[in-house]
Amino acid sequence: MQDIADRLGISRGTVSLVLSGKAKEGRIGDELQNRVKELARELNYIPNEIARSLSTGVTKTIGVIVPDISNEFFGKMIFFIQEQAKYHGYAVITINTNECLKDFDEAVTILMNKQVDGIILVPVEGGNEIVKKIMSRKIPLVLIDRFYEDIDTTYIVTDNYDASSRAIELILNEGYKRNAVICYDINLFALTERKKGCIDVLKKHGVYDERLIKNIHYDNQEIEIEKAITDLKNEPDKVEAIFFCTRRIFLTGVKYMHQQGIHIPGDMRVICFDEVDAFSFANIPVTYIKQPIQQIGEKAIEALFDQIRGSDQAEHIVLNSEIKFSL
Amino acid sequence: MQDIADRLGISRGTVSLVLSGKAKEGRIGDELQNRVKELARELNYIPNEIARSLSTGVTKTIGVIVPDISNEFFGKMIFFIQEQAKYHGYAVITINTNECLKDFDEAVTILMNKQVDGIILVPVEGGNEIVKKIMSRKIPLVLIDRFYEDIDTTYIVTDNYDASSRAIELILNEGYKRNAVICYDINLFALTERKKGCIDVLKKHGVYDERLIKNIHYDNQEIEIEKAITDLKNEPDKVEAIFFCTRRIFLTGVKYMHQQGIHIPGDMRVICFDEVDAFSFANIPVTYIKQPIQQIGEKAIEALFDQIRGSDQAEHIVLNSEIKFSL
DNA sequence: CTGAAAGCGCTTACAG
DNA sequence: CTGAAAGCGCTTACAG
Repeated sequence: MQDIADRLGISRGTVSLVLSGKAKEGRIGDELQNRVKELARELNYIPNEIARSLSTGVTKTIGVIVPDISNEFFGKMIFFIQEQAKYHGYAVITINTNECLKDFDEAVTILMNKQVDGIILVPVEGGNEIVKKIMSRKIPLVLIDRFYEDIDTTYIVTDNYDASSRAIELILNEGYKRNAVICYDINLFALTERKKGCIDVLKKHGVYDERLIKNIHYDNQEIEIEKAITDLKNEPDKVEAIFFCTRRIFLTGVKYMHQQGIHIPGDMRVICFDEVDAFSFANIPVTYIKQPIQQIGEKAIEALFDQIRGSDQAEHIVLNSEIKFSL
Repeated sequence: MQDIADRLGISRGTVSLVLSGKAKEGRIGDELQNRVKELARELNYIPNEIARSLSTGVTKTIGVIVPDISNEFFGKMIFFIQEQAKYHGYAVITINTNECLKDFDEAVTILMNKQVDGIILVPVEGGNEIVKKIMSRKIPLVLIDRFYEDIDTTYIVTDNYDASSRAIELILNEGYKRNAVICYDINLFALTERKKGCIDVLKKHGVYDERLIKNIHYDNQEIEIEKAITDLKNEPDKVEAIFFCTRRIFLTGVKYMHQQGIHIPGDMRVICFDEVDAFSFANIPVTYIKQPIQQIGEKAIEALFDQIRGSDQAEHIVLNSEIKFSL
């Protein structure tokens, strides 16, 4: 920039005005503007956004924290978030938590140190204080997929309870009475709601059996899911259907069922919370719940920009999911 | 920082030394160090990395450019890249190109403006000049998945030609002679190598028929893939197997085959380049090529850090894939 | 062992 | 219409 100014015999300030598109405010002549732009191009001038950020206090960068970006569900969500962010001139830094509190804490610290203009995050169990820390800094914040009941943040979630209830209801109507639920043992809104939605409907129909509700530790999931399925298979009173609370549990579970020769749907009907890309090529019948992933991403960005623009209203958005059938 | 210095009656420089862990070099007393750290904690001091970056010229951020982060293959790769980067204290900004040159160019500009310390990217067709621009700035750079033959960059790829050859060879040995290939019409190393690997083996065995090689335009892929399959189905001389050059083509194709009642493997054997998470729950037999995704990600980071540390040797790394069977 | 000062590359009132 | 100057929050020789 100094270089350009020197060569043109003008001041750095003037160059800055032209290059940042504020030429009008500075009332700088068209001819001069062109000479500056021309020279900038010739010199392959690359503006240093770090310097600009330091000066303006704006980084044009947002942070996104998810459990695991390689998970199809979050991968797609981040794709939509990134495309929207790009459209608005923002870059996105993503960090994975692996559902681990320490990673979550570090992710938040990194993003705050980097002075991001806002954060979209999937909270981790027990991260309440960390989220409060962000809020105390007045950093624009949107929670997605889950939220903490004791903190009033903006959040975008789906109708977990209701969608699960409807799916189970459907299965019951098909005649499947003894239905099991396999879910993580994590105390987070989205998951507890799904479980609750199932249980309440089963109770309402008088077919609830608490032994058929299996809780899985995230860290040891493969083994525990397999054990759960073995247990269910060996139930004296035959289990007819399994509701898998997440796509990952579903994939692990069905893989194991194949290995064990448990036929779907002959031996067991299956329900999956979330869509799997590959339903399309598997020829097994699956009833599944399709969350509006694109909408979640876009609403999240929208709500975040509302805050970046100055709004301090906490918005609570609940989107509806669809129940679908794979065949 | 000024605040801390004032309260303790010392200079900003001293605080900086303590907080950035350079206390020893500055030979600052233990007791003073503790007081500084203590106060920083009390005040919830958050270092401004933007300021630090401007001063040091290092952002501790790397950029990653991929076609589409919601694609399982790139999603997993980025996961491993991010975990490694995190471990080394780096954050990562990811941007999608959607295989579009304009997006690719913009992505590179954004990353350069943000002064990232290095870039890992999946090149887009025709982006040669853009990559040269990065190199002329001496920004550490690693290409993954593909590379340009006319530019000497560091790259990490897999043995596309060889893996495809081996897979087709396997199928031929199983007795399937009339084999088709469906591939994108994109002139990029990874894809052309896959196609070439298939064709050369088919020729070697004297069963090559150019009408069975179908080229798909990326932008109109769904329709063209369906048309290709219809064409293959209607071949007078029965086609026995289809080699899908990417997982996305595979998913679209097999979905359509189901719709059309084409039975796998009764009517048609299928081969897929890349693994799909959900092979595990689909009970159709698929021969597939598994690229070492984690290794690609980790090698990429490693090669990038080599350059960040000053190396200017272009490394060319080719990793081996495995041929696997889904059942 | 510690402080004062310059500098990183921009932006933005302010004065003319 | 344009320039000189201060400032963003750090780091880092340098002097003492």
